[in-house]
Formats: sequence, structure tokens, C-alpha cells
Amino acid sequence: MTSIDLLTTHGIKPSLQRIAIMDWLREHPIHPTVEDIYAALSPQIPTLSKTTVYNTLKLFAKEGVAKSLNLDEKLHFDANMMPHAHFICEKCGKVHDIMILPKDFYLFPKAKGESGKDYLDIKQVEINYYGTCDLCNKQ
Amino acid sequence: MTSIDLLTTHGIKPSLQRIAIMDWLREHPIHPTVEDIYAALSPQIPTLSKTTVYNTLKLFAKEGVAKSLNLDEKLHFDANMMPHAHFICEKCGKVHDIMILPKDFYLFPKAKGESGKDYLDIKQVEINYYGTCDLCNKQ
DNA sequence: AAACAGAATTGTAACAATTACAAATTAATA
DNA sequence: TATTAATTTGTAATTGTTACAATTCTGTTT
Repeated sequence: MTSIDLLTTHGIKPSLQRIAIMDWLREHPIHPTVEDIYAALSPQIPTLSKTTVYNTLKLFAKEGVAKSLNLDEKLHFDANMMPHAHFICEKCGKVHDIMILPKDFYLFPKAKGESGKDYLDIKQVEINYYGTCDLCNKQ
Repeated sequence: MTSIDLLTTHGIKPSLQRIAIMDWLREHPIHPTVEDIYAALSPQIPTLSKTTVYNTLKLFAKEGVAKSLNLDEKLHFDANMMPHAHFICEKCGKVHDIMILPKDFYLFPKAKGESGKDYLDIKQVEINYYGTCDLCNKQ
């Protein structure tokens, strides 16, 4: 599916900037920061503003075409909307995707708070593993 | 166990400030931010510096007596070191503890990356549920 | 008790990420 | 074409965090 279609079907008007950001995000599933995206696209779109990148990604997250991740005190973005976890290497900072079976991922039934009541409308699950990646381990 | 003992057994010299911060953190398991802790303690310890709060909590995290959580673009802290997940209410911002069975929490064996290789030394797991809490739902 | 060394704390300044906002540009509509 | 609405832009303000030097505190030695 093209990024234009993806945006359109989610009610997002596909402007030049929005298409470029979504394209790049899908072609680079490396969980980039706003800085990464801005640095990558600003040569091609010289007028691009960082505010636009922020606005666009916030819009994407709201409309459910991207997810924002709170890692290492920065926002990272991910266009992969399939349920999956993340592994963050504490040495190099890279974020890797981790496959998790949906049944394991959605452990909703056990989600009871201290009051003993369920929190019924869980909308998102975030699973992060922290450690050192293979590459950093070998060094 | 007193906070003094807790700190001492983890090799942390129990200064006035450190004891006060650990005490408050344990008495207020609300996943406070640095700001919260500083605001709560600075009346009692008027000379308290925000830098001390940052230093202390970083030390606590390093020595394993507290955990730092990356939520809503701020650092939150938790002295509860038992494995548990968090539920973050997107309306009121409160963070609730969620009990999860250790066997469900530590899904390590399935942690394979896109290269197909295991990331062997996972040191921490973070599970966050996002949604709306009971109280906010009723309003 | 005085002098000293090391650790902890403090306050300020720097830094980085994000947001607010008004102006300018672009797109859509009449 | 004129008008309105939506989007983008650039700058400034804000917020959370860190760096760092100066000060204070603690414990030890004389």
C-alpha cells in the first residue's frame, strides 16, 4: 500500500511533507527520532521545519498510522503497527524489534490494579527489553 | 526494613537527603517525577537542591534500589523492585501498578530480533499499558 | 580540638527536546 | 479571481536534564 493511500484511509490529507515523512519512516524501520527524520529529509525538502515533523508525527500517532515511543528521554517513532516489543541496547542505543506472540503480548486479563478493579480500556501495550545487543557484546 | 538499612545494604551511604528521598519514595508509591519529590521535600529540607534529587535517584537506579521509568517524556521513579507492569491513564496521567505473574513478565525465551539471533543479556523489562482509568472513565 | 582529605550537596549555567504561537504559504471553495 | 481554511514555517518560550565549580559536610589523622 502506498503512503498516500495509508494516510488517506486514515483521514489524513496527504501533503508533500506528510507523504515524505511517512515514506521515510516506512523505509527506515529504525525507530528514528524527530532529529533523525528532520536530518534525513531536509536536504530533499529544504524548507522543511522541525515543527512540521513534530506536528506530523503527533498527527500520525493520533490517527493510528504510527506509534510514538518514549525511549532514552526522547521520542522515537515507528510505522510498524503490528504488535511487537522492543529491545533497546544500553550501549549503542539502537532499538530492535522483538517478535512476541499476540497471546503473550496482550496479557490484558491479568491487568488488575491495586484497587483490584480492571482497567477496562487498555488501548496500547508497550513492552521494552533493556540490555546489550550481540554486536556490542562482542566488543 | 528501614530506608537506612536498605541503602546501607546496597552500598549507599545514608545521608540525610538520601534517607529523606528514599523514605518519601517508599511512602508515596505514585511513581513521582523529580519535580514531585523536590516539591514534597524542599519544605522540610529547605537547602535541598534539584541536582541532588537527580543525582540521588540516578544512584538509586544504578545500585538497584529504585527504578527509573520513561513516561510522558519525563523520568518517573519507583522504589517497588518487584516485577510489575504499569498502567498509565492518558487522561489524568496517573501511573498505576499492575500485577503480572513473573512467568508472564519474563518472556525472555521469545526475545529474538530480526536477525534471528537472541539478545542474550536482557537486564530489564518494562511493560506499560496505556488507556483510561476507571475514575476518568466515569466522568 | 585542628587540620586535612574525600564525599556529598548546592546553585548556576548550559544543553537538548519539545511546544506555543503568529506569520507566511499553500490548497480548497465559492 | 477572491475568499476561506488548512498546512507549514521560523522564532521564541518552556521544560526536563546535565555539567561543573564552589561550598558544605563527614570522618580521619595528628
